[in-house]
Amino acid sequence: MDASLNVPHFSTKQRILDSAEALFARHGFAGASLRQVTASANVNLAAVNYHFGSKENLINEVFRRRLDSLNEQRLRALEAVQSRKDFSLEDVLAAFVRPALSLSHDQEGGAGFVRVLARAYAEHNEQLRKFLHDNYGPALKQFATAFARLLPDLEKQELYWRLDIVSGALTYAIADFGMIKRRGISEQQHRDLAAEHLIKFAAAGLRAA
Amino acid sequence: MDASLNVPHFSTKQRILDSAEALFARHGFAGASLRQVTASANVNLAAVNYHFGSKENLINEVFRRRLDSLNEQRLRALEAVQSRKDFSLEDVLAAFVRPALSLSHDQEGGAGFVRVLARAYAEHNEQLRKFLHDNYGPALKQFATAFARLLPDLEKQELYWRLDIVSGALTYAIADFGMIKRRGISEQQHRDLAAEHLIKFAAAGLRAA
DNA sequence: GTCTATATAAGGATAGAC
DNA sequence: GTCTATCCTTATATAGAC
Repeated sequence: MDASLNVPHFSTKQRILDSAEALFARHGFAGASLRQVTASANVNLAAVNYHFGSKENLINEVFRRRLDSLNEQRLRALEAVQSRKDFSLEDVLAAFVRPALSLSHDQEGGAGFVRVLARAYAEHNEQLRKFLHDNYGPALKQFATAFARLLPDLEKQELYWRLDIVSGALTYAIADFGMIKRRGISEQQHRDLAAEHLIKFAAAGLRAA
Repeated sequence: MDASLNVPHFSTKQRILDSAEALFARHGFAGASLRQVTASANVNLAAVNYHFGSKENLINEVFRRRLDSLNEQRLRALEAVQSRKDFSLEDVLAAFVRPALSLSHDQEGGAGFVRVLARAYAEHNEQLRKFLHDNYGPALKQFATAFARLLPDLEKQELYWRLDIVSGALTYAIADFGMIKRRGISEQQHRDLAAEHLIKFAAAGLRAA
Protein backbone atom coordinates (compact mmCIF):
# COMPACT_ATOMS: atom_id res chain seq x y z
CA MET A 1 0.00 0.00 0.00
CA ASP A 2 1.24 3.41 -0.88
CA ALA A 3 2.36 5.20 2.26
CA SER A 4 1.34 8.49 0.75
CA LEU A 5 -2.27 7.45 1.15
CA ASN A 6 -1.91 7.97 4.87
CA VAL A 7 -0.98 11.60 4.65
CA PRO A 8 -3.40 14.21 3.37
CA HIS A 9 -2.63 15.51 -0.02
CA PHE A 10 -1.99 19.20 -0.05
CA SER A 11 -2.41 20.47 -3.53
CA THR A 12 -0.36 23.29 -4.95
CA LYS A 13 -3.45 25.45 -4.87
CA GLN A 14 -4.06 24.82 -1.19
CA ARG A 15 -0.45 25.40 -0.28
CA ILE A 16 -0.49 28.71 -2.09
CA LEU A 17 -3.66 29.76 -0.27
CA ASP A 18 -2.19 28.78 3.09
CA SER A 19 1.02 30.65 2.52
CA ALA A 20 -0.73 33.67 1.08
CA GLU A 21 -3.05 33.84 4.05
CA ALA A 22 -0.22 33.73 6.54
CA LEU A 23 1.86 36.30 4.68
CA PHE A 24 -1.05 38.66 4.05
CA ALA A 25 -1.83 38.48 7.76
CA ARG A 26 1.73 39.38 8.63
CA HIS A 27 2.65 41.92 5.97
CA GLY A 28 -0.56 43.07 4.39
CA PHE A 29 -1.74 42.60 0.85
CA ALA A 30 0.67 45.02 -0.71
CA GLY A 31 3.45 44.09 1.67
CA ALA A 32 3.55 40.40 0.81
CA SER A 33 4.90 39.60 -2.62
CA LEU A 34 4.00 36.66 -4.80
CA ARG A 35 7.61 35.63 -4.66
CA GLN A 36 7.42 35.37 -0.89
CA VAL A 37 4.18 33.47 -1.16
CA THR A 38 5.42 30.91 -3.64
CA ALA A 39 8.72 30.47 -1.83
CA SER A 40 6.89 29.82 1.43
CA ALA A 41 4.56 27.38 -0.29
CA ASN A 42 7.45 25.61 -2.00
CA VAL A 43 5.87 26.03 -5.38
CA ASN A 44 7.01 27.73 -8.51
CA LEU A 45 6.40 31.42 -8.99
CA ALA A 46 4.39 30.81 -12.12
CA ALA A 47 1.95 28.60 -10.24
CA VAL A 48 0.13 31.60 -8.84
CA ASN A 49 -0.76 32.90 -12.22
CA TYR A 50 -1.66 29.47 -13.45
CA HIS A 51 -4.05 28.72 -10.60
CA PHE A 52 -5.37 32.16 -9.75
CA GLY A 53 -4.70 34.41 -12.71
CA SER A 54 -3.52 37.37 -10.70
CA LYS A 55 -2.55 38.51 -7.26
CA GLU A 56 -5.84 40.30 -6.81
CA ASN A 57 -7.78 37.17 -7.54
CA LEU A 58 -5.60 35.23 -5.15
CA ILE A 59 -6.57 37.71 -2.43
CA ASN A 60 -10.23 37.16 -3.17
CA GLU A 61 -9.84 33.40 -3.02
CA VAL A 62 -8.10 33.67 0.34
CA PHE A 63 -11.28 35.28 1.63
CA ARG A 64 -13.75 33.07 -0.12
CA ARG A 65 -12.25 29.86 1.16
CA ARG A 66 -12.88 30.75 4.80
CA LEU A 67 -15.80 33.13 4.68
CA ASP A 68 -18.23 30.63 3.26
CA SER A 69 -17.86 28.21 6.13
CA LEU A 70 -17.51 30.97 8.69
CA ASN A 71 -20.82 32.50 7.68
CA GLU A 72 -22.44 29.11 7.61
CA GLN A 73 -21.26 28.26 11.11
CA ARG A 74 -22.34 31.61 12.44
CA LEU A 75 -25.81 31.27 11.04
CA ARG A 76 -26.10 27.72 12.35
CA ALA A 77 -25.06 28.90 15.80
CA LEU A 78 -27.54 31.74 15.60
CA GLU A 79 -30.33 29.38 14.63
CA ALA A 80 -29.49 27.09 17.53
CA VAL A 81 -29.68 30.03 19.89
CA GLN A 82 -32.93 31.31 18.47
CA SER A 83 -34.58 27.91 18.61
CA ARG A 84 -34.43 28.02 22.39
CA LYS A 85 -37.29 29.37 24.49
CA ASP A 86 -35.32 32.36 25.60
CA PHE A 87 -31.85 33.59 24.94
CA SER A 88 -29.70 36.51 25.94
CA LEU A 89 -27.68 39.15 24.19
CA GLU A 90 -24.61 37.28 25.29
CA ASP A 91 -25.85 34.16 23.53
CA VAL A 92 -26.22 35.95 20.23
CA LEU A 93 -22.84 37.61 20.60
CA ALA A 94 -21.30 34.24 21.33
CA ALA A 95 -22.91 32.81 18.23
CA PHE A 96 -21.09 35.47 16.28
CA VAL A 97 -17.75 35.26 18.04
CA ARG A 98 -17.30 31.56 18.70
CA PRO A 99 -17.15 30.39 15.07
CA ALA A 100 -14.41 32.93 14.41
CA LEU A 101 -12.55 31.63 17.41
CA SER A 102 -12.86 27.99 16.51
CA LEU A 103 -11.78 28.83 13.01
CA SER A 104 -8.65 30.37 14.40
CA HIS A 105 -8.08 27.38 16.68
CA ASP A 106 -8.98 24.33 14.67
CA GLN A 107 -7.79 25.03 11.21
CA GLU A 108 -4.20 25.28 10.24
CA GLY A 109 -3.58 28.92 9.48
CA GLY A 110 -7.02 29.92 10.71
CA ALA A 111 -5.40 32.22 13.21
CA GLY A 112 -3.91 34.06 10.29
CA PHE A 113 -7.22 34.49 8.59
CA VAL A 114 -8.85 36.54 11.33
CA ARG A 115 -5.95 38.93 10.92
CA VAL A 116 -6.42 39.03 7.21
CA LEU A 117 -10.05 39.83 7.83
CA ALA A 118 -9.07 42.65 10.13
CA ARG A 119 -6.66 43.98 7.54
CA ALA A 120 -9.45 44.10 5.05
CA TYR A 121 -11.24 46.64 7.22
CA ALA A 122 -8.27 48.93 7.07
CA GLU A 123 -8.16 48.73 3.31
CA HIS A 124 -10.53 51.30 1.97
CA ASN A 125 -10.26 49.46 -1.29
CA GLU A 126 -13.67 49.68 -2.92
CA GLN A 127 -13.55 46.28 -4.56
CA LEU A 128 -12.56 44.49 -1.40
CA ARG A 129 -15.23 46.23 0.63
CA LYS A 130 -17.86 45.36 -1.91
CA PHE A 131 -16.71 41.76 -1.85
CA LEU A 132 -16.96 41.68 1.92
CA HIS A 133 -20.28 43.45 1.94
CA ASP A 134 -21.73 40.97 -0.52
CA ASN A 135 -20.41 37.97 1.36
CA TYR A 136 -20.74 39.29 4.86
CA GLY A 137 -23.81 41.44 4.60
CA PRO A 138 -26.57 38.81 4.53
CA ALA A 139 -25.26 37.02 7.62
CA LEU A 140 -24.81 40.30 9.43
CA LYS A 141 -28.38 41.21 8.66
CA GLN A 142 -29.63 38.05 10.35
CA PHE A 143 -27.70 38.96 13.44
CA ALA A 144 -28.96 42.51 13.33
CA THR A 145 -32.51 41.19 13.33
CA ALA A 146 -31.78 39.01 16.33
CA PHE A 147 -30.26 41.93 18.18
CA ALA A 148 -33.18 44.15 17.29
CA ARG A 149 -35.57 41.68 18.90
CA LEU A 150 -33.54 41.60 22.07
CA LEU A 151 -33.30 45.38 22.18
CA PRO A 152 -36.79 46.54 21.26
CA ASP A 153 -36.38 49.95 22.85
CA LEU A 154 -33.34 50.85 20.80
CA GLU A 155 -33.86 53.05 17.79
CA LYS A 156 -32.86 51.43 14.54
CA GLN A 157 -30.14 53.92 13.67
CA GLU A 158 -28.77 53.68 17.17
CA LEU A 159 -28.67 49.91 16.91
CA TYR A 160 -26.74 50.03 13.66
CA TRP A 161 -24.20 52.34 15.16
CA ARG A 162 -23.67 50.07 18.09
CA LEU A 163 -23.40 46.96 15.97
CA ASP A 164 -20.82 48.71 13.85
CA ILE A 165 -18.82 49.47 16.97
CA VAL A 166 -19.18 45.90 18.18
CA SER A 167 -18.06 44.61 14.86
CA GLY A 168 -14.99 46.84 14.97
CA ALA A 169 -14.10 45.93 18.52
CA LEU A 170 -14.58 42.29 17.72
CA THR A 171 -12.44 42.33 14.65
CA TYR A 172 -9.79 44.18 16.52
CA ALA A 173 -9.89 41.96 19.60
CA ILE A 174 -9.86 38.61 17.84
CA ALA A 175 -7.12 39.71 15.51
CA ASP A 176 -5.06 40.46 18.59
CA PHE A 177 -4.28 43.99 17.51
CA GLY A 178 -4.30 45.24 21.08
CA MET A 179 -1.35 46.45 23.04
CA ILE A 180 -1.91 44.06 25.94
CA LYS A 181 1.12 41.91 26.40
CA ARG A 182 0.62 38.19 26.40
CA ARG A 183 2.49 36.84 29.37
CA GLY A 184 2.83 33.13 29.76
CA ILE A 185 -0.36 32.24 27.93
CA SER A 186 -0.61 30.97 24.40
CA GLU A 187 -1.94 32.95 21.50
CA GLN A 188 -4.98 30.74 21.57
CA GLN A 189 -5.69 31.34 25.23
CA HIS A 190 -5.21 35.04 24.69
CA ARG A 191 -7.78 34.99 21.97
CA ASP A 192 -10.24 33.08 24.14
CA LEU A 193 -9.82 35.60 26.90
CA ALA A 194 -10.28 38.45 24.46
CA ALA A 195 -13.53 36.96 23.21
CA GLU A 196 -14.81 36.37 26.71
CA HIS A 197 -14.12 39.93 27.80
CA LEU A 198 -15.43 41.27 24.56
CA ILE A 199 -18.80 39.56 24.87
CA LYS A 200 -19.31 40.94 28.34
CA PHE A 201 -18.25 44.39 27.25
CA ALA A 202 -20.30 44.41 24.08
CA ALA A 203 -23.45 43.18 25.81
CA ALA A 204 -23.23 46.04 28.28
CA GLY A 205 -22.57 48.53 25.51
CA LEU A 206 -25.52 47.31 23.52
CA ARG A 207 -27.78 47.55 26.56
CA ALA A 208 -26.72 51.11 27.37
CA ALA A 209 -29.69 53.40 27.97
CA MET B 1 5.12 94.41 0.34
CA ASP B 2 5.70 90.89 -0.77
CA ALA B 3 2.39 89.20 -1.43
CA SER B 4 3.89 85.88 -0.53
CA LEU B 5 4.02 87.03 3.06
CA ASN B 6 0.26 86.64 3.21
CA VAL B 7 0.24 83.02 2.30
CA PRO B 8 1.73 80.38 4.52
CA HIS B 9 4.92 78.89 3.25
CA PHE B 10 4.67 75.18 2.74
CA SER B 11 8.13 73.77 2.70
CA THR B 12 9.08 70.77 0.65
CA LYS B 13 9.38 68.78 3.84
CA GLN B 14 5.85 69.65 4.93
CA ARG B 15 4.37 68.92 1.56
CA ILE B 16 6.01 65.52 1.55
CA LEU B 17 4.65 64.75 5.00
CA ASP B 18 1.16 65.84 3.98
CA SER B 19 1.15 63.75 0.86
CA ALA B 20 2.70 60.77 2.58
CA GLU B 21 0.08 60.91 5.31
CA ALA B 22 -2.79 61.00 2.87
CA LEU B 23 -1.39 58.21 0.72
CA PHE B 24 -0.43 55.98 3.64
CA ALA B 25 -3.97 56.41 4.93
CA ARG B 26 -5.40 55.38 1.60
CA HIS B 27 -3.04 52.64 0.47
CA GLY B 28 -1.06 51.60 3.50
CA PHE B 29 2.64 51.90 4.12
CA ALA B 30 3.70 49.27 1.66
CA GLY B 31 0.99 50.21 -0.81
CA ALA B 32 2.00 53.82 -1.26
CA SER B 33 5.23 54.35 -3.12
CA LEU B 34 7.64 57.23 -2.77
CA ARG B 35 6.95 58.04 -6.39
CA GLN B 36 3.28 58.53 -5.62
CA VAL B 37 4.18 60.59 -2.61
CA THR B 38 6.55 62.92 -4.39
CA ALA B 39 4.29 63.26 -7.39
CA SER B 40 1.38 64.20 -5.15
CA ALA B 41 3.54 66.67 -3.26
CA ASN B 42 4.88 68.19 -6.46
CA VAL B 43 8.44 67.67 -5.40
CA ASN B 44 11.26 65.73 -6.88
CA LEU B 45 11.64 62.06 -6.11
CA ALA B 46 15.07 62.59 -4.62
CA ALA B 47 13.70 65.05 -2.09
CA VAL B 48 12.41 62.26 0.14
CA ASN B 49 15.81 60.80 0.61
CA TYR B 50 17.37 64.21 1.10
CA HIS B 51 14.93 65.23 3.83
CA PHE B 52 14.13 61.92 5.47
CA GLY B 53 16.87 59.52 4.50
CA SER B 54 14.56 56.59 3.84
CA LYS B 55 10.96 55.57 3.47
CA GLU B 56 10.92 54.00 6.90
CA ASN B 57 12.09 57.20 8.49
CA LEU B 58 9.49 59.14 6.57
CA ILE B 59 6.83 56.87 8.08
CA ASN B 60 8.14 57.59 11.57
CA GLU B 61 8.10 61.32 10.94
CA VAL B 62 4.53 61.16 9.75
CA PHE B 63 3.65 59.79 13.16
CA ARG B 64 5.86 62.02 15.22
CA ARG B 65 4.51 65.21 13.72
CA ARG B 66 0.97 64.57 14.95
CA LEU B 67 1.42 62.33 17.96
CA ASP B 68 3.30 64.87 20.01
CA SER B 69 0.52 67.42 19.93
CA LEU B 70 -2.21 64.80 20.10
CA ASN B 71 -0.81 63.37 23.31
CA GLU B 72 -0.33 66.84 24.71
CA GLN B 73 -3.92 67.82 23.99
CA ARG B 74 -5.24 64.61 25.44
CA LEU B 75 -3.32 65.04 28.64
CA ARG B 76 -4.40 68.67 28.91
CA ALA B 77 -8.01 67.66 28.44
CA LEU B 78 -7.62 64.95 31.03
CA GLU B 79 -6.12 67.40 33.52
CA ALA B 80 -8.99 69.80 32.93
CA VAL B 81 -11.47 67.02 33.64
CA GLN B 82 -9.65 65.83 36.73
CA SER B 83 -9.37 69.31 38.19
CA ARG B 84 -13.14 69.44 38.59
CA LYS B 85 -14.88 68.37 41.78
CA ASP B 86 -16.41 65.37 40.14
CA PHE B 87 -16.33 63.91 36.71
CA SER B 88 -17.77 60.94 34.91
CA LEU B 89 -16.47 58.09 32.84
CA GLU B 90 -17.90 59.86 29.85
CA ASP B 91 -15.82 62.94 30.62
CA VAL B 92 -12.60 60.96 30.64
CA LEU B 93 -13.55 59.17 27.46
CA ALA B 94 -14.32 62.48 25.82
CA ALA B 95 -10.93 63.80 26.89
CA PHE B 96 -9.44 60.93 24.97
CA VAL B 97 -11.65 61.09 21.92
CA ARG B 98 -12.16 64.79 21.35
CA PRO B 99 -8.54 65.74 20.60
CA ALA B 100 -8.41 63.04 17.96
CA LEU B 101 -11.59 64.43 16.48
CA SER B 102 -10.46 68.02 16.45
CA LEU B 103 -7.20 66.92 14.92
CA SER B 104 -9.11 65.30 12.13
CA HIS B 105 -11.31 68.37 11.70
CA ASP B 106 -9.02 71.34 12.11
CA GLN B 107 -5.83 70.34 10.48
CA GLU B 108 -5.42 69.80 6.82
CA GLY B 109 -4.87 66.10 6.36
CA GLY B 110 -5.69 65.39 9.98
CA ALA B 111 -8.52 63.17 8.87
CA GLY B 112 -5.94 61.10 7.08
CA PHE B 113 -3.78 60.77 10.12
CA VAL B 114 -6.33 58.97 12.26
CA ARG B 115 -6.50 56.40 9.51
CA VAL B 116 -2.76 56.10 9.43
CA LEU B 117 -2.87 55.55 13.15
CA ALA B 118 -5.44 52.84 12.72
CA ARG B 119 -3.33 51.20 10.04
CA ALA B 120 -0.45 51.09 12.43
CA TYR B 121 -2.45 48.78 14.67
CA ALA B 122 -2.88 46.34 11.85
CA GLU B 123 0.83 46.30 11.17
CA HIS B 124 2.39 43.81 13.49
CA ASN B 125 5.67 45.44 12.65
CA GLU B 126 7.76 45.29 15.81
CA GLN B 127 9.53 48.58 15.21
CA LEU B 128 6.36 50.50 14.58
CA ARG B 129 4.65 49.03 17.61
CA LYS B 130 7.60 49.90 19.80
CA PHE B 131 7.55 53.42 18.43
CA LEU B 132 3.86 53.72 19.21
CA HIS B 133 4.23 52.14 22.61
CA ASP B 134 7.00 54.55 23.54
CA ASN B 135 5.08 57.56 22.31
CA TYR B 136 1.61 56.45 23.23
CA GLY B 137 2.24 54.47 26.37
CA PRO B 138 2.80 57.22 28.92
CA ALA B 139 -0.33 59.13 27.97
CA LEU B 140 -2.36 55.93 27.97
CA LYS B 141 -1.13 55.16 31.45
CA GLN B 142 -2.47 58.47 32.72
CA PHE B 143 -5.85 57.64 31.31
CA ALA B 144 -5.73 54.16 32.76
CA THR B 145 -5.15 55.67 36.18
CA ALA B 146 -8.10 57.99 35.76
CA PHE B 147 -10.31 55.10 34.69
CA ALA B 148 -9.11 52.98 37.59
CA ARG B 149 -10.22 55.67 40.04
CA LEU B 150 -13.66 55.82 38.50
CA LEU B 151 -14.00 52.05 38.50
CA PRO B 152 -12.64 51.05 41.90
CA ASP B 153 -14.46 47.71 41.92
CA LEU B 154 -12.92 46.53 38.71
CA GLU B 155 -9.99 44.19 38.92
CA LYS B 156 -6.83 45.54 37.37
CA GLN B 157 -6.51 42.86 34.71
CA GLU B 158 -10.16 43.24 33.85
CA LEU B 159 -9.70 46.99 33.45
CA TYR B 160 -6.78 46.55 31.11
CA TRP B 161 -8.76 44.21 28.94
CA ARG B 162 -11.62 46.63 28.70
CA LEU B 163 -9.39 49.57 27.95
CA ASP B 164 -7.77 47.57 25.22
CA ILE B 165 -11.18 46.89 23.72
CA VAL B 166 -12.13 50.54 24.04
CA SER B 167 -8.95 51.58 22.37
CA GLY B 168 -9.61 49.22 19.50
CA ALA B 169 -13.20 50.28 19.04
CA LEU B 170 -12.15 53.88 19.23
CA THR B 171 -9.42 53.55 16.67
CA TYR B 172 -11.74 51.69 14.41
CA ALA B 173 -14.63 54.12 14.79
CA ILE B 174 -12.71 57.33 14.34
CA ALA B 175 -10.86 55.95 11.37
CA ASP B 176 -14.24 55.31 9.81
CA PHE B 177 -13.51 51.67 9.11
CA GLY B 178 -17.09 50.68 9.70
CA MET B 179 -19.53 49.42 7.16
CA ILE B 180 -22.19 51.99 7.99
CA LYS B 181 -22.99 53.98 4.92
CA ARG B 182 -22.72 57.72 5.15
CA ARG B 183 -25.88 59.14 3.66
CA GLY B 184 -26.09 62.85 3.12
CA ILE B 185 -23.80 63.80 5.95
CA SER B 186 -20.20 64.88 5.63
CA GLU B 187 -17.26 62.79 6.68
CA GLN B 188 -16.78 65.18 9.56
CA GLN B 189 -20.33 64.82 10.80
CA HIS B 190 -20.07 61.08 10.46
CA ARG B 191 -16.97 61.10 12.62
CA ASP B 192 -18.67 63.26 15.25
CA LEU B 193 -21.58 60.88 15.39
CA ALA B 194 -19.25 57.92 15.64
CA ALA B 195 -17.46 59.49 18.59
CA GLU B 196 -20.71 60.33 20.33
CA HIS B 197 -22.05 56.82 20.01
CA LEU B 198 -18.73 55.36 20.92
CA ILE B 199 -18.47 57.26 24.19
CA LYS B 200 -21.88 56.10 25.29
CA PHE B 201 -21.15 52.55 24.28
CA ALA B 202 -17.72 52.44 25.86
CA ALA B 203 -18.91 53.95 29.13
CA ALA B 204 -21.55 51.25 29.46
CA GLY B 205 -19.05 48.56 28.58
CA LEU B 206 -16.56 49.79 31.13
CA ARG B 207 -19.23 49.88 33.82
CA ALA B 208 -20.41 46.33 33.11
CA ALA B 209 -20.65 44.27 36.27
C1' DG C 1 18.09 72.46 -1.51
C1' DT C 2 16.61 70.88 -5.80
C1' DC C 3 17.26 68.80 -10.14
C1' DT C 4 18.49 64.81 -13.82
C1' DA C 5 20.12 60.61 -14.46
C1' DT C 6 21.02 56.19 -13.08
C1' DA C 7 22.26 52.19 -10.19
C1' DT C 8 20.22 48.22 -8.40
C1' DA C 9 16.76 45.45 -6.75
C1' DA C 10 12.13 43.62 -6.60
C1' DG C 11 7.69 43.50 -8.26
C1' DG C 12 3.75 41.06 -11.30
C1' DA C 13 2.99 38.61 -15.23
C1' DT C 14 3.89 35.41 -19.44
C1' DA C 15 5.90 32.45 -23.07
C1' DG C 16 7.19 28.17 -24.12
C1' DA C 17 9.62 23.68 -23.00
C1' DC C 18 8.64 19.59 -20.57
C1' DG D 1 0.21 21.02 -14.04
C1' DT D 2 4.88 22.44 -13.35
C1' DC D 3 9.23 24.18 -14.68
C1' DT D 4 12.93 27.87 -16.51
C1' DA D 5 13.74 31.97 -18.39
C1' DT D 6 12.52 36.43 -19.36
C1' DC D 7 9.76 40.77 -20.22
C1' DC D 8 8.45 44.90 -18.46
C1' DT D 9 7.24 47.85 -14.84
C1' DT D 10 7.96 49.78 -10.59
C1' DA D 11 10.47 50.29 -6.49
C1' DT D 12 14.11 52.52 -3.25
C1' DA D 13 18.13 54.80 -3.14
C1' DT D 14 22.16 57.53 -4.64
C1' DA D 15 25.61 60.24 -7.41
C1' DG D 16 26.68 64.37 -9.13
C1' DA D 17 25.42 68.73 -11.75
C1' DC D 18 23.33 73.11 -10.81
